[in-house]
Amino acid sequence: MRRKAKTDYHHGSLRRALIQAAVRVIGKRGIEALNLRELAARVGVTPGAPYHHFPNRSELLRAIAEEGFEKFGALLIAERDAAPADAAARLEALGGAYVSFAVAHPGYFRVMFHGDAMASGPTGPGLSAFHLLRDAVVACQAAGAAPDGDPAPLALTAWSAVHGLATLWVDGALPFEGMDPARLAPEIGRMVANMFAAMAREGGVAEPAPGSPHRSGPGAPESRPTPAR
Amino acid sequence: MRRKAKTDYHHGSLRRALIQAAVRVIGKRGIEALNLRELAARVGVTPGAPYHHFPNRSELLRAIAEEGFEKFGALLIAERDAAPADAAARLEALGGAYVSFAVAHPGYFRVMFHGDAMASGPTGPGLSAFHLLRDAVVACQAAGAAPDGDPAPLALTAWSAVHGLATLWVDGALPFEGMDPARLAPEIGRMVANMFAAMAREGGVAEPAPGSPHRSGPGAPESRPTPAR
DNA sequence: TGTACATCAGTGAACGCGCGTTCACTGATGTAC
DNA sequence: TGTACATCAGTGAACGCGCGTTCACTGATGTAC
Repeated sequence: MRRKAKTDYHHGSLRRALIQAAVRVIGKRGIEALNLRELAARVGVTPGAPYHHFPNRSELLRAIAEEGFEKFGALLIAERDAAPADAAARLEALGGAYVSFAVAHPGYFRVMFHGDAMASGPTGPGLSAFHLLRDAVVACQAAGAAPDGDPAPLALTAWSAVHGLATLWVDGALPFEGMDPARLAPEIGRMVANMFAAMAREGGVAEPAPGSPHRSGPGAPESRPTPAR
Repeated sequence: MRRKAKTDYHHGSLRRALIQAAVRVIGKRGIEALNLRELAARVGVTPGAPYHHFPNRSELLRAIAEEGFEKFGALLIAERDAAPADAAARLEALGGAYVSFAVAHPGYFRVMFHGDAMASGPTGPGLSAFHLLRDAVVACQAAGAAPDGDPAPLALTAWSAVHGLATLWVDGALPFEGMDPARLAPEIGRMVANMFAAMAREGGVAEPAPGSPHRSGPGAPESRPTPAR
């Protein structure tokens, strides 16, 4: 359809180029550092040009989040399906893919889980990504590789573990005192799966004790978590 | 020393008032939304006034991070020491305190783990907070409540789980499809501790298989995680 | 206890710039005939 | 295959404002004598 696309910019796929450049910048310097003028310059175009493809900065970010979640879901599914067909291995594969994605695409990851996009829970492709995780947990339960009962706390634990690792890595918090993430990352998914399995084989302790003798929920928060508009 | 401190501002503890207001704003709307002029107005002071207490915006954030890590460490220690004197209960208490802190003080939490403050690993009070977690894991190992071997992957798993939960909550990602965090939060710490215990009683699987047949580390990242300067 | 003086912590106004966004324009691409 | 015209995707210049930061100033607080 388009031929060589000359310089590849200028007359070509500016929309794609903008998204790619934005993802790179955000991966390196964070969302706040994303700047449409600089972005345009980086791509070899004048400041007005991007507005032929995105009505404004927010919409660019929204597009990135959307694209990110699509890639994310695709990777999760691919890795899960490439894993041995047993429930624990699949859960482990999902966990590994989750972290791998964040590490390989910090730009997408940051945008995907940032305020606007994420407030009040995942939606669309983000939601179905979570469903993959939850379904894998349920499958583990069915296979006896995780404790029976409400899958929600288990799924949340798994999600938290991989999301936490991904976040710590992406925020640059990890490389210290032997916490080499490249070495440890693949272990997390496995460890979560193994822990579930160990609990299941033991008889499990997932079901919350209804009248917990410990702390009852956290105290009054300073505010509701309502990220920037 | 100071008497009634009149309006409490204007001539009183402006520094404190600024930090408190900043934490509230950041908790509600995120770091990017923090704005010195608005902050000054909110506290009833002209735009120049804050500069008598902080050389610039970054230093205000740095002060918040520092104060946050101090409160954080204090809470972790308090909760740990209030827990029953067995290793698993103490690890669980630390996990619960970690999440509770984030939920109760999202403003501090955001600043504490954001780019500048955190890049290239925790330092000072942030580092000692992590040490609390790691030591609790080691104590679990000694007590047979966690698998033997390198404590690093275990500590990272525990850290990831609580950090992930805290982050998801603070980012507003949680309240959906029965993922009620108020109900689930206290379970996470317990679950992590229980999982460690289950693995330990089983014989444990913490030691990474040296030649893992699975994915070897994540692929080449788009970039090193180097958050905004 | 009062006066002189230094200092501290504000005021209020202004500077300046980074950056999102707009706009009139123009050249290249695609379509009708 | 060529010409006329619409449209699409750029240019280049400017607008405007939010916001960090500076600065000369002033009134209140604390200290020396």
